[in-house]
Amino acid sequence: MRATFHGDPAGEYPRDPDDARAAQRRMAGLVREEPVECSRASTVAGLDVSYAAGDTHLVAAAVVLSVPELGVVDSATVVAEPRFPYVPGLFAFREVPPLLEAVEALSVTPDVFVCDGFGLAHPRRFGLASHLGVLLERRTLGVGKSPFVGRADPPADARGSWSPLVDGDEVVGRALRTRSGVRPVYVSIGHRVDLDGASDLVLRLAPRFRSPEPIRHADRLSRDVLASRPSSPSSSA
DNA sequence: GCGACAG
DNA sequence: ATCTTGTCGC
Repeated sequence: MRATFHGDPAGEYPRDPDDARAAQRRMAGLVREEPVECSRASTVAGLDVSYAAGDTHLVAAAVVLSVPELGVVDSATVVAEPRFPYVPGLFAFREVPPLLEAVEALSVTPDVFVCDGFGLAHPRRFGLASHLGVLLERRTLGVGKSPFVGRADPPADARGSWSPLVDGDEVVGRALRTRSGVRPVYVSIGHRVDLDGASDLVLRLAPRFRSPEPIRHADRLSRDVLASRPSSPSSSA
């Protein structure tokens, strides 16, 4: 599929943290929430990035799965060099460029993109999932493994139980139990989805393990490619 | 000012 | 995220 933007539609790619935060404040207003039936998605893409020690290079992966079969129907990987350092809250500026390239390399356009990180559950309400959603103008949601902003009471032990993730006076996401007896994952809206639909989809995508299958596939693929290419950045499908 | 801080 | 073996437990 084809992406329309490669960076902040309002200007140059951020050169430092202050620029990046300003860009997030501008773009945050572009996020939309839509009350859709995410669970009716027939194809979902999982996105993830793996890094080489020393930050010499990275591998971004996009894997498309059919729903509800959860079979792999397409995938793409991109090897590149980090353009931005890791700074909590500015995570997207590290991963968005290579992820957009990986998404463009797909031959299938998925109905929803599942990102490894957050969307609205972010200091400026513009985490990775929202950032990608706005640039691609596609439905996205974020699934984090540890809370970033806000706090949530532990959900009941049964799979499917959840509790709201609250930051100040806002509900920015929810802690969702995808497996009983295992720590919950944190779901938040990326773009053009609603929290109920996003949570419902995540539960369908994680029938057995804590993390959604699309993300597990993207994680494994990016890790495998990283291991097979010890150095020299380039791209491949 | 201090601590915390997605991957 | 990554550096890293075995080990305890279901």
